[in-house]
Amino acid sequence: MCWGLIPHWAKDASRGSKLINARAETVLTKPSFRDSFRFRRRCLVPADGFYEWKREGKKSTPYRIALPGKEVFAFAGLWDRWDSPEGSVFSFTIITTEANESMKEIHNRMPVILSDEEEYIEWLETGDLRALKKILRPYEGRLHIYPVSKLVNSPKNDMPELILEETAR
DNA sequence: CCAGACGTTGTT
DNA sequence: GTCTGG
DNA sequence: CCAGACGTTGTT
DNA sequence: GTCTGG
Repeated sequence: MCWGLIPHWAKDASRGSKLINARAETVLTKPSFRDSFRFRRRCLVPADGFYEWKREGKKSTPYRIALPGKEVFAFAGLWDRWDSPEGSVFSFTIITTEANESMKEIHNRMPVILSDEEEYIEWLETGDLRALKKILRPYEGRLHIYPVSKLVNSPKNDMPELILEETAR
């Protein structure tokens, strides 16, 4: 299973392997994603956080974003299977949406975050378009946003905890 | 029709 | 596979 | 933007 | 460090 969705119709696996994000706003219409979306090739991509860069002039500072009190959550993903004579390749992509209030401090986009069982099941199982679209909105819970000295450093290196925003909605 | 694209990000 | 642009 | 490469040889 | 590709 590899990150970077390869549409089932792709001529070769390499081209599609660059589709690492899908916009929530257009996922219904883009040829690369819509079948996966409609025909329930939806998936959960487990995560304990993600990184985003804040641009300040010429500098970009990496931040780690986590959900307070949640060791693990999930990104909303789509998958597909690409068949070739040599075998099948399964691949997936992550859906992005506009940033919520907290994330706007950092960046204008963010992954679609699912944080409880109910959402997981609905994302995977529902056939109702309205319900699906509702899921693909900016996360409404709290986020912890930590500056990171260097992204390449392991998270074990002391990571100053600076909570930019903790507003619940 | 038929070849070529099919995606996102941020920046200008 | 299906849509778009020329 | 940001991740990933950052090279040459000889062959087609 | 800097360029390239996506």
